Amino acid sequence: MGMKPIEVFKALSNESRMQILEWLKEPERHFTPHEGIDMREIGVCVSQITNKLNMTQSTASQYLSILQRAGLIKTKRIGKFTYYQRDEEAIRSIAEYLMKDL
Amino acid sequence: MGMKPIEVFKALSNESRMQILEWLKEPERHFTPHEGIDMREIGVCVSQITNKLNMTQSTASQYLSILQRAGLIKTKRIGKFTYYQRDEEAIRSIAEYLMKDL
DNA sequence: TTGACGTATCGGAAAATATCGATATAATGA
DNA sequence: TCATTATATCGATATTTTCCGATACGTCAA
Repeated sequence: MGMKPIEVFKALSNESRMQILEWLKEPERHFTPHEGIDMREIGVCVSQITNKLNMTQSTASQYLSILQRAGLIKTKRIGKFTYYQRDEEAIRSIAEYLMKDL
Repeated sequence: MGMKPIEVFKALSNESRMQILEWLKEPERHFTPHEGIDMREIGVCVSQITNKLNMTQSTASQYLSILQRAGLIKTKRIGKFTYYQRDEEAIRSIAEYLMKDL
């Protein structure tokens, strides 16, 4: 894992952020398609997440940024939209750390 | 395993608590024996941890209690001493669960 | 008993986090 | 260019966490 474990644990210490991570596991199950984007390939944009989250856009954006800094999700900007998706590889290596080092 | 993942993550979101968990992995490496107790079998008592932690006894005791509620360590009272040790089985099953869930 | 010691818990101050509304920035299209 | 839309960031406040000192609780030995 390339980042500090503590930061990962902090990112995961919040119901809403866990929720987001959960939703992003199966995006097509939790979000309606957007601009013909393949959610599984590209990700889900901030406003879609904001809608489901029942919190402000400001909060959603900040949470996504925290998850990203922890290395759990990655981002792709297309036009005026920012798409977020899980970084499965990073998540796997974090889980590995949990198994080995914890 | 009956604990909430969030509570585990919260317990792990603190340097000192991570430190304690780390020390308890190899107690004989980090603590001097105490009252002829087998640290690997029985555990390490609160004052030993307090000493290394550079924090008050109050804080050490609280942190141990948080780790215990998260299911990461277990406790054994012998006389006036309380010994704490890692609950390796629980930790393994927590790590497994988190690995699947994450 | 009482006293001393190890630990747990209570109450609070300070630091960190959660979360908002307002605003800044960036991209688009008219 | 300007107006609109999506996102990011700033500043503020409410809530939670950190960590302490004081004190209560439990156990042992005299």
